[in-house]
Amino acid sequence: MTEYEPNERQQELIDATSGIHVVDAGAGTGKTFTITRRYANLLEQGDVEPEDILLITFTNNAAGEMKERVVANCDYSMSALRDAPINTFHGYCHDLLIRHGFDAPTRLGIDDRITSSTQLLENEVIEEDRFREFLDQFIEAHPEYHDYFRTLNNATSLLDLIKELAAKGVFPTDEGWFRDGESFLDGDYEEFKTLFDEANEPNEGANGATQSDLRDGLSGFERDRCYEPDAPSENDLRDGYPQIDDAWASRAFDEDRDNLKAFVHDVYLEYIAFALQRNYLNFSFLLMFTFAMLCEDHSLRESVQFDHVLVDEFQDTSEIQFKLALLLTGTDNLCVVGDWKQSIYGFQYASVDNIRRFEERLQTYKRELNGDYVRVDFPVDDVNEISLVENYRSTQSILDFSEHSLTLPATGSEEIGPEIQDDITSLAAITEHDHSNIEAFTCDDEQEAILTRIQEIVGNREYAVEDDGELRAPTYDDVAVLTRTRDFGRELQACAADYGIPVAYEGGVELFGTEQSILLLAWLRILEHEDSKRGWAVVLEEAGYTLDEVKHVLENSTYPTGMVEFRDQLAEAETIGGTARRVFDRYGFDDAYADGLVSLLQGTFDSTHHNRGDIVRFLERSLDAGATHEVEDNPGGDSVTVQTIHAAKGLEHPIVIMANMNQHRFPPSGGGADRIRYEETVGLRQSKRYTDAHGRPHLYDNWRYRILSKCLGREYDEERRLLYVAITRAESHVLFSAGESPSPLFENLPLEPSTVEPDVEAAAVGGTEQTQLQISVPVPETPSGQSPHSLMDDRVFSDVEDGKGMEFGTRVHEFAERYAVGEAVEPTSPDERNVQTLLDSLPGEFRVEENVYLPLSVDGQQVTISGIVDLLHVTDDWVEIMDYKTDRGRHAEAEYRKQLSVYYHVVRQEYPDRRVSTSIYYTADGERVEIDPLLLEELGELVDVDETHEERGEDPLIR
DNA sequence: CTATCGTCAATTTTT
DNA sequence: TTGACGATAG
Repeated sequence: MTEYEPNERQQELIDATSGIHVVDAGAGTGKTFTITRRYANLLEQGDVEPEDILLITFTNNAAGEMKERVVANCDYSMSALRDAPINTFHGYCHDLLIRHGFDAPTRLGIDDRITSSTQLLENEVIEEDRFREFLDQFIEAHPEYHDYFRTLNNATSLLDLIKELAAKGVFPTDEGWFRDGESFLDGDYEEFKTLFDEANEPNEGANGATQSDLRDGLSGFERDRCYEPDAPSENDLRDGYPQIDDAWASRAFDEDRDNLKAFVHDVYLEYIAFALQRNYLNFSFLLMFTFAMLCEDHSLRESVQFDHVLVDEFQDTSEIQFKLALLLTGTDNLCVVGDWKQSIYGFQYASVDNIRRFEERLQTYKRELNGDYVRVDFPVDDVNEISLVENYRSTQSILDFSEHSLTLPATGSEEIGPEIQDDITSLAAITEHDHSNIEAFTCDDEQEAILTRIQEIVGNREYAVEDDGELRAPTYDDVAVLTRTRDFGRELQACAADYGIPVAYEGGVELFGTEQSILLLAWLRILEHEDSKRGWAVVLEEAGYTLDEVKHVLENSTYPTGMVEFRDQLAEAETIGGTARRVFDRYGFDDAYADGLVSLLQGTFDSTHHNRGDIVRFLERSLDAGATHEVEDNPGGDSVTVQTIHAAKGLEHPIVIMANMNQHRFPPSGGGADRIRYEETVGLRQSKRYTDAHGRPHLYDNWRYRILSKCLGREYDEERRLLYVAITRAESHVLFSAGESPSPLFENLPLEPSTVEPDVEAAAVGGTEQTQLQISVPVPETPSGQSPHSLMDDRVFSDVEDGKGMEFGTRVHEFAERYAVGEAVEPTSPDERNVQTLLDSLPGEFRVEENVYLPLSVDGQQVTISGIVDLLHVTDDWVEIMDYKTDRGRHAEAEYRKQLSVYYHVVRQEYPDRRVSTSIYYTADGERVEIDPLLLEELGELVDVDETHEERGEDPLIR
């Protein structure tokens, strides 16, 4: 947002220097601009200093940006604001605990202290490891809880439960639960009854009432299930029609959960103690301890309270954060800013009602907090609402259209109540243009369809974008493809790379699944000895050993000398960073993934206790958990952005393609299978119970839970908001795309989808296919006589190959082969057109994809080198060997020369009376380069068959 | 309209 | 392990 004069509503907020304000700041309404202006204005009030204003942001980045923009707007310098409380909740709580909170654990009755050396454990995977460790000893110590452990399917579901409870403000103490925490665990029957009645409401059929959703949902109540003996039969339960009997509401809700609560309590409390003992805190405990401290220490609370509190992105705050904000607010100068329509972090315990029902919650929380002592010492009944409605980003058509997304049914049967519509504050576009195309398209091959559409859009004035008020034709840079799930974006990126379409994936990458990480893990395992065979298997396979050979090497522990030498070198590296670097250097990895891994590992494992076993476990678990990590991998230049909707939040793009709106994908299917879970209205529940009812111990299904869960149903509101966020990223045009089976969200869009014929033009970017040249040496001791190995030095390809070009290269080769044998194929890329031109210009006959074998005698060993010739062009007196290369550069020519020399000698034997020549045909620019072949003896010298290889079955190499 | 079965695929990510 | 959906038979 450029620093223009504020509009009327913005000015109102800037001038509102006192009182309670809830700001509905819709997408693109200049929220940050207004907040920073307001902050600057507060400072101009004379008696207000930066330390009097708490400004809370969602991310650290946002905090930094706020500071910069405040500096630009007021007389304070960056250094003067360095210590100003402009921070995230976590950041601020961390500071507070360090300053005042060493004895905070005693507030929960825990006899331990936070110290200045207590670490914040940021990495989830490592925390899960610690939690497992904790749980193992907890199980040992608590045989009375064994039945609960038998119901768990994984340990981390308990950790998640703890974090969820912490986010809702439910903490354990040595004597029970902190303040009124226990009431949360019990749930709220009245609230539940409302949901029950709603689900049990009869539906309207053509002639009269039909059964309620609840009755319908409970059909098959007993199918594939085993309940305890007190469960009703399906006939009992569904006796009534069209509704089930009201009495089932309380019968299902009332359950003796004292033991369950005790179990969760003890795990929770002892885990907190365990963490303190191990000198760490997680993010949840940071807020928990701060809250407990501020609640109980009245003088401290009063001493740290602020005159002004300003919370940004309020739709992403959790309940504990709302309460923290109240405890930190000393006067009634509280301002929260956000947009409920963009609340998409529910899975991180954000509570959209914090902003949607702000006033209601404010009063409830004040009552709760003031139950035994006046903690919130200001009136909360005068709340001023300000709506920012002028949108500086999108056209009016897009803004109007975006509202549909919030009321689209997300399943075939879902119905949406009208109350959503009433909560929407419509936005007004500022731009004078309204040239938007809003389209939907489908195609069975969605990836290709999207790429086709992108090519149609780029350079097309029909899709003009606004630039400084003027319209111009779009470039790749203007297009963003947004997806609900990460995997689709990654696939699209790979697909685009095949066609050479410039695409930049932005956001978290599964760093631990990369080849880099897997090889590093393998070498670390080799160093660790414990799992060294698994490591060797990976390393050997990577080097081109066949499965049989790998088996042979592992059985006899006859590892190749070169590799053993490397292992010994590697063992000398002192830090994990150094180890990783050496591994990556060996394989020629010099990319963003390698860098990302090095910095992540260095940051996670300090060099002081560099324990390789820990690191191996960390890599294994991270791979397992599919952990992601942000990697700087922007190719730069003009390229399409691909990212998840979450990653796109807060950003804007001239053209947005909302992709992958398919069944099970958006909204995604499936949900938590956690056996012990917490739900707002019904409290703490377990879906299965381990008991010995029916005379035999078994994991029985909990019939009450089954009824309750049918009443809770699944919420799709957040999915709709995600779609809303995606649409409102767009400045000029929005397109929606789906594949074979579009989701209801797509089908219900008020648009007529078109069908796209995929027709992607390949851009002229080539890669290198792996050479086909192989060499085999009869090795007496290996079970299989044949052992194919790569002959050439792969490292020369590493900088051009990097996984992208291979498929493209294969495609060009395939085209060439089929065209040469006279099939009716059309070229689909400039490279293929060049091949066509070449073949058309050659007068002779073609032989394609010929296998050749060249027996050589080296050091008394019989060696056979084999390979595949792309093209033999045969005339009466001349045979030309042609090899297609899709590289753009020429740097690998020396390696190719070896390959072509092998072909040369084979072909010469076959055509002794004709002239034989060899050349490389570079398909990218159509250049034919003749190659002078090596002599047979020279080739022989390159093949290295010494005794070690013979014994150990290692690659013979051409050096 | 209702009952029942088989099939399909299963997130998002900051602190 | 779950829920949504389609097919199919009453």
